[in-house]
Amino acid sequence: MTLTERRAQLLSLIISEYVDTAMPVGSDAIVRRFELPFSSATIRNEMARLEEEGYITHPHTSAGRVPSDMGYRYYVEALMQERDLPGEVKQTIRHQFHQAGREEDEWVHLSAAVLARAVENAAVVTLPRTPESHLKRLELVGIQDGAALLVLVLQQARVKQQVLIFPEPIDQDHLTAIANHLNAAFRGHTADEIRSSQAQLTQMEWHVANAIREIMSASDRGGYDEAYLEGVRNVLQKPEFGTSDKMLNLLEVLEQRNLTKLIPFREISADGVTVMIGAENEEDAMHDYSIVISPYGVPGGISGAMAVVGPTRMHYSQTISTVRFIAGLMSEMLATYYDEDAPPRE
Amino acid sequence: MTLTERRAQLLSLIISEYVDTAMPVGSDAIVRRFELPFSSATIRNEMARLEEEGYITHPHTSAGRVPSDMGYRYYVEALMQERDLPGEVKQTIRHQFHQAGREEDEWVHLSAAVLARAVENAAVVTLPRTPESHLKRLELVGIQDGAALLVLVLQQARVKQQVLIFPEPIDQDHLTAIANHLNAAFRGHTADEIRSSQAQLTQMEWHVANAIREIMSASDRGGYDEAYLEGVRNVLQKPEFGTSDKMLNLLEVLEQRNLTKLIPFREISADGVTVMIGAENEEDAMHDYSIVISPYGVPGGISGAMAVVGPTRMHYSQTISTVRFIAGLMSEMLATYYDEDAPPRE
DNA sequence: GTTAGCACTCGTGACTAGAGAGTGCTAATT
DNA sequence: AATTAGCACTCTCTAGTCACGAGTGCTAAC
Repeated sequence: MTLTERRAQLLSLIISEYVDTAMPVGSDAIVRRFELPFSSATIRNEMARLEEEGYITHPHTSAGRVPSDMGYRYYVEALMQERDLPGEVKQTIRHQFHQAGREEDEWVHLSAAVLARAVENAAVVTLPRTPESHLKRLELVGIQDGAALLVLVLQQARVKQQVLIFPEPIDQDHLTAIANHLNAAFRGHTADEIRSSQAQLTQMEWHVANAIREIMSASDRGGYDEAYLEGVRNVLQKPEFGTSDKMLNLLEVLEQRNLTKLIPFREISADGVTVMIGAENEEDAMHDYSIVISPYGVPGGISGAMAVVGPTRMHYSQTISTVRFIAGLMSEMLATYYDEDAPPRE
Repeated sequence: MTLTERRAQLLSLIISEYVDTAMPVGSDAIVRRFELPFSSATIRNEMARLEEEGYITHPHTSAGRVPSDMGYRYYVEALMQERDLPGEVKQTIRHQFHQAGREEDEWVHLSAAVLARAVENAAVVTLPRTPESHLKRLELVGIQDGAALLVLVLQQARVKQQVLIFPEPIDQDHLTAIANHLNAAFRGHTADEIRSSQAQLTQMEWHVANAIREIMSASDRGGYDEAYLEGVRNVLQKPEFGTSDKMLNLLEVLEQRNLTKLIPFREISADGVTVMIGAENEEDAMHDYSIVISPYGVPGGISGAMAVVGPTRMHYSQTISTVRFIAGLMSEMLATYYDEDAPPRE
């Protein structure tokens, strides 16, 4: 079903007004505010139709109108025009990004903070994951008798570490020998390949290889599970959280950090921005919130996702542009540093 | 000035009652609650004296009494008896700890979460720092032409990484040669020693050495600056945050993450638990909160600090015991894995 | 199709009165 | 001298009332 031109216009005005003020908008208010060439009575009639069709609702009889999820959806699909971000905003964001160091975690954390600030809502950014881990190099460094630090370098500059305990004392020369042998045997291999490898290994080497396999599997399984959340306070400041129990509700939902349950990072389209409005979210706890998600990363290679979370009453157009822009920036940065060819096999 | 036996008892009761109920305690209420062998009038007289001396105050004329910072201080110093934690609580905490992986960050994060849960307040745990970084080993792994991943292993199983960009393409053999040379030259050295080293370095090697020095210096400077904060919601749930603006205040203070400004990690006594009550805190923003801090780690070696933050109305005795216990656990774990001798120099 | 007019509905904020909890003081009791 | 009973007083909190205003829906006229 499509709306008449005028009703579409009206819906657009209602949304824009409501997004700004957070108060139900009345027929009179909107006529005065936008100097419409109709009387409030006409608008009332049109509003009644819009409500009938489900685009807006009524908190109670004598209150103004509030957009419904369906109203927002129609707005996002058909009415809203996505404008490019103003140059100075882009410039500011770029500038903030340049404060990042060179560690991947830092980028991700920073991008969440920058995104949250830019859209004045909460932002979640997952660590990027690679399709499948390949071992580039490993290193064993003795810590004390019977303990060593295992350092793995995976492709695309991922570093993993773990302390290993050996059943008996072992010196650095022995450790180095093990590392050399395993480097030769497993270079460029995946966790699966290490498991099914036919290489001849000593007891000690087998112990290490086992640890390697586990770390790599965990890394492959993990991926999206780690994420940075920033800007919760932005959301909490919004007028919809007048009472403190509502604030606690949201905190409860978010603090358990099951972010990846709340936000369907996996189900988003491969590129472009996806918007989930209110009850469109799978999770009940998110029914009063909207989520704007975008993947980022290198096509076919390392990739992650970022999302903005806020009340359904949000500036969709601006939020979408900002997410798109920052996801683009992150992709660029990843590409610059990690643009590897297929994993080496020699 | 020391209190009469009875007034001390009374103060103790007032505090225990107020800590439980969060409501100003009146003379009548306390007589009934604890079945005191005096009338409420007597208690009123004693309360008046306690107030004169500054141990308790009055929110308004016709309200009950509330402990002042000074009252809590006296309680902590003289009245409170620190009991050992019940065995089953210790067991629970130990159990939670065993879920940790072997990465240091993970331990620290987990300990903050466990502590926060145990004391039902917010907890902050800093990453442990070592007195001064010594290089154990470095590794250079090529990522693409002109870029390599530099991995540093410092003493006590600290691993640092950074992507290095070279002005010209460079192959893995060359990288390995550089790494070997620098390993030989700098093994066991500190940042300062690397700076003033007389070793003969090529242009490329110098480039890498420079990066190493910077990473190590940053690590030495850093230390306490990184910390995990957990359990903010515990604090926010307390009845003193009835209005949402108070919640926002606290969030504002905490979210800027200048935790190390708010919490004087550096000024605490070398061992044992320190308590800062209300206005005793340097930071104005912390004047309504108390902080219970303890260092953890290996004497003279790797060490960090952990703190509990909550309203001045807190269970001091239980909180202190818990902090002491968890700091002890962390110290044990660090000792087990990182009990190295003096840094190697060969 | 549009508009003016009007009765009706609710939420909001201001005000008030009364209950309840607590204090501080005084005078009587132990 | 310490304790207690009694009492007037203070202050907060809650529920109730009321008027206001923003908004609606409907009808009849333009």
